[in-house]
Amino acid sequence: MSSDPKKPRQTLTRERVLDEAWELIRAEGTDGLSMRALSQRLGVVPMALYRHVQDKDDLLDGLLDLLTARVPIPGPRVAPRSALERLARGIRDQVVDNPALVPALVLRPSLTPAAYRMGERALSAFVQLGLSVDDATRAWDAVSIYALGFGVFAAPRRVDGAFPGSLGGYAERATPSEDMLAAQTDLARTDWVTDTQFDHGLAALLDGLLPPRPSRDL
Amino acid sequence: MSSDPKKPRQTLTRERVLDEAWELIRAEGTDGLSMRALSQRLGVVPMALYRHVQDKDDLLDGLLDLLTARVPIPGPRVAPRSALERLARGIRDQVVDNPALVPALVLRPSLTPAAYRMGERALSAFVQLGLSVDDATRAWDAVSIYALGFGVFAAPRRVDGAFPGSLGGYAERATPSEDMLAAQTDLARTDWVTDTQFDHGLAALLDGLLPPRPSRDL
DNA sequence: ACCTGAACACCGTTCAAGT
DNA sequence: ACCTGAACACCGTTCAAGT
Repeated sequence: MSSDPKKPRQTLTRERVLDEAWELIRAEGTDGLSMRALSQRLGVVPMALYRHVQDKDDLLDGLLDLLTARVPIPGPRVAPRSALERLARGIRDQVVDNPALVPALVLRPSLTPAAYRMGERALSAFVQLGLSVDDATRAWDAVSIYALGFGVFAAPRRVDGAFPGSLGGYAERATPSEDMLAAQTDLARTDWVTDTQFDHGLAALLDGLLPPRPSRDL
Repeated sequence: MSSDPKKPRQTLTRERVLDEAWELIRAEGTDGLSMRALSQRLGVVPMALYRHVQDKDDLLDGLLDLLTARVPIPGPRVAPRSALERLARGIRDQVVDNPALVPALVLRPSLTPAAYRMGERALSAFVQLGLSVDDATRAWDAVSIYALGFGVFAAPRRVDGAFPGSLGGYAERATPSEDMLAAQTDLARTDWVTDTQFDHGLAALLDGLLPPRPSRDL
């Protein structure tokens, strides 16, 4: 039974707590992650968790670390503009893929080690493209906030249910103004925030941030 | 006492519930707004609220309506690019000014009547600047998400406390890479997300979205 | 019609105790 | 050192009853 001393499966560790919490919040949504439910899944009494985690906020910070670390960092051979696009996409994808973590994400800064690694990669890309370090920092702030914001508002709003009905109600009650509003409504309902939407805005933002260039594909 | 029949101060109305909830969440933060605490402030038993509000989600939707309606809509005489800038700033300002509503904001779509009015104004501005209705819709999505994202991530993270200490811890533990990281850290600490930061990114985004123009100030 | 009281099924966390 | 049990001070909401 205890053949492998390196894997004491029954002993609680911070890693085991975080992994189980990750599964739980993905499966049951934001409200599904409670200290009590988590402890039960680990076959332990609630208070046992507090040996490995300071409190629930600390637990959520740990989950945000996991999320951040999942954004792939492009290697140094990747062309700078392409690297920036991949980083932005990676950020958005992780947020969209973990909607239950959005409330935690927007409440605490995620300047984790992984976030710093992303920042370094992005800054070097911006510098390669001709920006000063200061301008590069500002540019990355704009791009990362754009990516985070897109992820946050693209992530399914109701984590544990269908698209809410309030939209329909308002759309009917509002006094419309021609087909402009119709186009707006259509986009809002069908593909508010899609890949092409994201790329469109991202390209515009990068074009605006970067110095002008003769040919766009390096 | 009952001299003014138009103002039956003691009778509970949805408006009175929402106004008191607005005060409460601004004063006590996200967790401070509970049905029980709200009812107590109104001098009423908790269940009395459910006559004027379907449940807590409905209450939060009402508060988001109030927030959205506070974004000023520029008049038709305002130059189009300036109107877009004012709308974006107005969105960000309201989010920043109501950090306790951010968790609610990111969990539900805010396509309220006021949001539609904003969309209409923005679309007409984009069209005036030469975009098709479809492109204008996409452009406004990008700009509004940028503004919302900036507000969300600029809003104080800990609503009910000081700036969290995890930042400092990570900054020390991370293996730094020269002054790039230093510049990043400085900006993150001191003025991550300021007015000029916002305007910088917004100008870039608009430049990228709009057709090229000879002179920038119309 | 509008409000109340009591109860249900939950929370996060403290504190003193077990082994 | 690591886990437990019982308790505290909360939640949102249902349901049956009051006036």
